[in-house]
Order: sequence, then C-alpha cells, then structure tokens
Amino acid sequence: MATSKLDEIDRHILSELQSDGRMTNVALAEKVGISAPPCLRRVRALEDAGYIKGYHADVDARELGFEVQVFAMVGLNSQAESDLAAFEQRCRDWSLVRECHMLNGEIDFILKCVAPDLSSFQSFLTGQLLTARNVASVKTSLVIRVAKDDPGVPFDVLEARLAKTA
Amino acid sequence: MATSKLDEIDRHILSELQSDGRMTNVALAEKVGISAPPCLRRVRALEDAGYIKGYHADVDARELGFEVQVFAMVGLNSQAESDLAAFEQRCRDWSLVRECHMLNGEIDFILKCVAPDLSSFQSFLTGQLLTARNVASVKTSLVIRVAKDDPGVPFDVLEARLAKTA
DNA sequence: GGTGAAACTTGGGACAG
DNA sequence: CTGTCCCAAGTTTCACC
Repeated sequence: MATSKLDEIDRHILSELQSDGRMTNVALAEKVGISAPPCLRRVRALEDAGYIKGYHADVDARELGFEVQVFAMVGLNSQAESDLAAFEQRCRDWSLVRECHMLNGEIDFILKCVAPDLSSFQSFLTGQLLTARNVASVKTSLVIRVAKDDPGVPFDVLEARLAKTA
Repeated sequence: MATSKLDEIDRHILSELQSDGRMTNVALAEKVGISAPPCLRRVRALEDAGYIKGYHADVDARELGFEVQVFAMVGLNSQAESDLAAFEQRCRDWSLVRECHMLNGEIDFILKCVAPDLSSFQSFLTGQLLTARNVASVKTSLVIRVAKDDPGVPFDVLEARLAKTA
C-alpha cells in the first residue's frame, strides 16, 4: 500500500495541514513533536511525492453570490473511450462545473455545478450541457442545504486501519 | 448581493488564495497590486466576515490508500425537519462521509464517501447507513475516475456577471 | 533527526492623501 | 478609510553535526 512509505509523523503532518493549511511550519513542527527544519523537509517531500497536491482557501460560495449548487447526473450515448475523454474535456472547460466524476451503473457521470442563480444555471444547462455532443440524458437535483462539506480524507479511518494490521 | 461589499481587489485576493492558499502575504500583495500591510488587513477582514472559511492542504486520497470513492443517493421515510436534522447529524458523525447535501426531487440526500477499499465501504453501507433509522433506500455509485475536482467557485463567472451589470 | 545563523516575512505603529 | 514607509519579533530555510 502507498501509505507504507509514510510514518506516523508524516500522517500527522498531512492531517494537520488538511485541517489548517496555513499553519506556520514552527506550529506544525511543535504539533507533530519534531523541530522546524526536519518538519519542513518532510512537508517538501510530501509535496514533491504528490501526497499534497496543493493548498486552497475555502471560500464561502453563497456569501460570494453563488446561490445555486446543482448535481447533474449525465448519461451518454457512446461510452467509447474517446467519447468519454471528449466529454470530460468539455467539463474541464466549463467553469460552472467544479467536479466531474465518472461512475459505474446507469449514470455515466455526476457533475457538481455552482452558479450565481437559477437562471444562469438553466442557461448553462439548456445552452451547453444538454446540447453537447453525445449527451443522452441529464437529470439535475438542486442542493437545498449542505449538512456536511469536509475536504480531503478521514485520517481516523486510516489510523484505525493501520492499528488493525499492526 | 453579498458581493457588492467587495471591490475588485478583494475578489482578486479571494481568487488567488483559492488557487494557492499558502501564498505569502507579500506575494499576494504584489499579485493584486497593493502593498503588504493593507493586503493583510483585507485578508483578515475577509476571514472575519466569513468569506474565507479556512485553509486546507489538498491531499491525494488514492496515494494515501483511499482507493474507493462512492456517491450514495439516500431516500428517507420521513422528511419532517427533526428527522432530516437527525440524519444530517449522523452523517457528520460518520467520517467516511465527507459531504452530505440535501437535494430536491426524488432523492433526499446525496453523500460523497471515501474508503480504503470496497469491503470497508460495504461494511459501512450494510452496518451503518442501511440500518440507520429512517433510511428508506440507498443507491450507490462507485467513482471509476475523476475527470475534474476543482475546489471553490469559478471567479471568471463572477467577473463576467459583474461586468454585465456594470 | 537537531543546532545555529542569515534572509525573509509578518504585522504593528506612525503618518500622508 | 486606504495606502506607504519603517521596524521589531517571529518564521523560513540554509549549511553543518
């Protein structure tokens, strides 16, 4: 497993940076119980190895005027790899689409979209998504409210798992 | 609109911090074209006003050993507010569940879940989610691959919108 | 993994437009 | 009220053990 390369301190670093990405290196070093220079070396190594893909401020979409969040379930006519890739590329080009996941089962893709209001989402839906080549069906569901929206992964699950195999 | 309190520099700051949350204040100040002290004051004000909810390292779930991502569509028996709230609280307590969104339409909730492997997800599904009080139906879809997973909001949409009304 | 030291960043105070 | 200049305290990031 890929985690076997990481020791407990590395996992602790990832966990802390996931919950507070702007923590200073000295505060992080203190939390994980080592001094600052080796802590920074570990962080750089985790970044270089791809365990940390980036750092992002978590901005409040609603406060910023994005009142509408929508999940769109998309079915395609052709599931040939080149057609799947073409649809994925189109999703990357649409900035309203924040996430695009290919799924198993009857739905081919689920898209998480964000828009300033319903009418601008509707114009995206009818003008872009529904008319895109190869799109067979789109079912949309408006988000009424968000009960939980945690970034990243549950480190407690990882630790529980490692404790079992140890 | 809530964005009217923000000027172009504030939006630029949010946009930069969304794409790189660990940028130093001097680098940020240079990017948005003001000097460091007022830039820092703006960042603090944006944090205090709730536009910035936090900062997070974006860790690679698969590299860390979370091989399985699943979307679960959940239907409840009762949609009374107290029953909805009870289910949402249960989702917050399950660390495998990273996101829980209440939707309109036939599905009541969509959950984004992450797990180390299929069997640990299955044991969560059968042991926790399906047996939870008030849960009527659960349809799950495995994520085959992720074509796009951008955090936050599309600032280009916001700018286009503001340009129109200006 | 730790230590010390140099360069840089942060974040405050005083002040101008 | 927002920006600029400056400075002390704290932080990052070397080279070396």
